[in-house]
Amino acid sequence: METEEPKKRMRGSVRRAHITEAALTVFAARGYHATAMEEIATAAGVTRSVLYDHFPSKRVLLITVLQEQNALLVEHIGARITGSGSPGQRLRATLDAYFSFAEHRPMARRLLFDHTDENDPEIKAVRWGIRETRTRAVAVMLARDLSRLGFDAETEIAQAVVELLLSSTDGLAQWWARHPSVPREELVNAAMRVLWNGLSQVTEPDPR
Amino acid sequence: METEEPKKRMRGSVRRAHITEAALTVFAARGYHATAMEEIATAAGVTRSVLYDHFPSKRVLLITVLQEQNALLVEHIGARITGSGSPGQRLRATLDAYFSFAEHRPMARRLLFDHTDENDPEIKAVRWGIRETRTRAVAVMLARDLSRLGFDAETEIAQAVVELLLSSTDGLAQWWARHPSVPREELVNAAMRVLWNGLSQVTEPDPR
DNA sequence: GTCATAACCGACGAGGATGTCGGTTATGGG
DNA sequence: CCCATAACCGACATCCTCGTCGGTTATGAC
Repeated sequence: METEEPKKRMRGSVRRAHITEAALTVFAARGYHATAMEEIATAAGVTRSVLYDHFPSKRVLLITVLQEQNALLVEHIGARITGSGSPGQRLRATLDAYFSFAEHRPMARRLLFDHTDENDPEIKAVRWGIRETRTRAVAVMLARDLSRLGFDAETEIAQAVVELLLSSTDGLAQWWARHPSVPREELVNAAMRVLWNGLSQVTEPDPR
Repeated sequence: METEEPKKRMRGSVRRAHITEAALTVFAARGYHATAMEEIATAAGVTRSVLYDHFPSKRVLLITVLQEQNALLVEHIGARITGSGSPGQRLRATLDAYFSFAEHRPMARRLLFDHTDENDPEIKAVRWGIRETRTRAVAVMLARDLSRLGFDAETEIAQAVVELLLSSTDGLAQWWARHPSVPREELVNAAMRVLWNGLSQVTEPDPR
């Protein structure tokens, strides 16, 4: 169901790209343990052996895809947040950037953030590194606002607040994947109204 | 490492309870596909065959544990939220109840909400049912506040907001599991300050 | 005490997955 | 045209896990 170029032999790097692409979708759909290398192979239009010509094991294949897609995410986000503007504007821009990524690469989002099942220590380490950089980036972005709220940016509880923001955003993206008809802007607005203004607020426009 | 009663033979129902207890911890720790029945068996101080004397398959063992623990959760939450009081008080009480559950039964929380890997349709259905009842309950609880914010309780976007609340709470609980030294009340306070008051809240409007 | 019940176990069969190895054939440079 | 390289494949060996089956022995009722 992938590239239908009939039986042509590909250059190594190209084949590699096809394999990682296939691995992304299958891993995202089934999870690590439940996916067989066979599935990835057929999805890439190739035999299982070929996977082992390019990657030494299932584990490093996953890790490769993970880091690859995370790099794309970082690039995607970085390309569309300015770093300037009011705190509210920056938060809004970041939310929009993340949802935009979720919209354009739904499988990548799933693979990166939906699963928690892998028990392999090496994989766990990679995942943890990715999460760590995310929380740090957000903590830096919101340092001023957090301290204004009484959370010293270095305390544990400030970290918790960052975690709250990240998980809520992920959760929203997850929900969006099941209700794709909602336009992105509406989603951003909803998130801003809760996270920025709070549930107690009577309808009051948010920073635009 | 479980019951050290030396080699005594147990009554069926008791053994069943021990097995589901063991299954809870192992499933929560490793995930569904990665756990072998052997691990559960030894954790329950018994041989694999005994599991099959009590449960027809690995799948229904998981489902049983899932529903069992969910029932406990519902009971736990229901026992300590009143339904009366101001919306803010109700939200606070619910958050506190959920974190209390996470504190007393960390494995149950993990099993119920951390994993997304199972591909089995039957398991998925059970999970979805659990999630569904949760979101519905929260939607009812916050219906008034949501409409005050401009979210009609029946619209899709209101559902999204509920999802945001749930995932943020789960995320916070997950973080708490990694930082257990923080007292529960502080966690509740942090969650309330963000979700109820919003990040924009200032004691004094920013002069600049 | 004795005896039926039921809790428990060891071993087996079948299926499926990972990773390896040697062979085959397209491809592109000389 | 020729040939070395490398892309590709089929088959195998090994390991692991689920679920089954027949047998053994503790336990509680009588």
